[in-house]
Amino acid sequence: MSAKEQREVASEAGLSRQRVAVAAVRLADREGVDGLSMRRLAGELGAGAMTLYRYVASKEELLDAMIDIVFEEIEPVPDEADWQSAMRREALSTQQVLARHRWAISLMESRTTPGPANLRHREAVTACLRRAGFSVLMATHANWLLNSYVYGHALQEAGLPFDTADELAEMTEDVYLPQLPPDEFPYLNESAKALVAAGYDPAQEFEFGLDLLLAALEPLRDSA
Amino acid sequence: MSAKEQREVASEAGLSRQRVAVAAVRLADREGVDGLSMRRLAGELGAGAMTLYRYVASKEELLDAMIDIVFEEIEPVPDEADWQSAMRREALSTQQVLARHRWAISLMESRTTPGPANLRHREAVTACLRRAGFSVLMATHANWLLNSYVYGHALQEAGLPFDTADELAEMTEDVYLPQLPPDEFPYLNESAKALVAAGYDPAQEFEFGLDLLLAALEPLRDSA
DNA sequence: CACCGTACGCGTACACTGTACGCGTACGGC
DNA sequence: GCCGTACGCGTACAGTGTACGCGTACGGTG
Repeated sequence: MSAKEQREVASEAGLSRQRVAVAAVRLADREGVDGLSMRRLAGELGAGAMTLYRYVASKEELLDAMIDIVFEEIEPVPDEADWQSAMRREALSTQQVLARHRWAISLMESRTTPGPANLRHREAVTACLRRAGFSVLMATHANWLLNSYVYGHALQEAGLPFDTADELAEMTEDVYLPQLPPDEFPYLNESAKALVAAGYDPAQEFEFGLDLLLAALEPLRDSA
Repeated sequence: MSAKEQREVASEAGLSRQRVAVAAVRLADREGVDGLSMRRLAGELGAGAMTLYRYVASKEELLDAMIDIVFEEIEPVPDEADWQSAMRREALSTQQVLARHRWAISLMESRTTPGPANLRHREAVTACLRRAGFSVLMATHANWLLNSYVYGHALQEAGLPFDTADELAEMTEDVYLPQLPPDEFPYLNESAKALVAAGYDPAQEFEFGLDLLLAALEPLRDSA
């Protein structure tokens, strides 16, 4: 069997860098990034811990590979005539992917070298903006701004200790409000009560800010 | 000596929760959050590792305290008539603080319980927005949006492997461009070259997006 | 057939982590 | 004199990432 055929067999049955990274993503989804250790991951794969190092140079590199898998899950930028619709879909898809892998956002900071999926994604976004008439500089601004918003939203959402509007209401009543003396925090009290009464759900936040951003960027097309 | 006097002595000479947390912040600034271990921190304070646990229930709690120290460094929201100026200064101050403590942004995700400084800060921002005429819901939207932007910007900035425009130019020429085949990444090539030629510095990004956001929020005052 | 290089899997070991437990000491109050 | 309480810390344990090196299987070459 040639080396190449062996690779193919490996890709059917044995381990591979990709398979290791995919299993790592699944494990992190299930147990959080703190629960991801080389020994546990190896256990899930039915292998010894050191076996993983045949496919991944270090845990850092594994984390890089995991992030790139996450980027692969983002929907390709649609080829729509309207740049706002295209970027809107792209941002929503990114947001959903980051919500699905809540550990990912906390890793983005430390991973400084973008993987191939990340690069392809950036290329597609830049292409969309440039074709819509944004200058190089404006496209960079827009890209940075939209990424900041999407990542920052994911960061805030990941920090919330609840998932639904009901849990929010419950936590607000039972945990937050008792911590907030009304004379020291009048406005937070007002907000908390009003939002609970209105059935506020932070899941709605994303589209509000996104649409505001897209509308604000529109007049900057065709300007320097 | 009464227990209270003892506290005072402790606050002059010995350890305290605050002193431990401050030292932890300094250590994290110097060595990054990965370099922060209880033993190292104790060493810096001339104490044994377990001594720290007299002042901090766990490392998690220490991290919470560190985050709150970071929030304390943010300038109080100025009491200006113009809400945009006030929020602008506040956001800039936050951005600077997060840039000074690059480890902080990666911790925000996992810390779900806001500390007192965080709460005071939120109260002040909410007060500013409400007094400017934003409804409760709009103030919440605006706060969420601005926080998303500030945190997301910090996250992106923390991920950059360079600090100055010169380093960016150098890295782009030596590292990025060689990785980007022009036929696969035409737009990224175009951008990279144009930005280097123009002396692009991502430090400018923050104010661009911030002003765009503030302007876009302005018309939402006095609306539901 | 024998031989060898190479790929793969992994057992062991080391330095390091957070922290549970418990002991020793100093001191204020009874 | 005695005790409770606060404080400092040494030891120990389970768990981490990973360097090192051994065993084994197998394709290619003599």
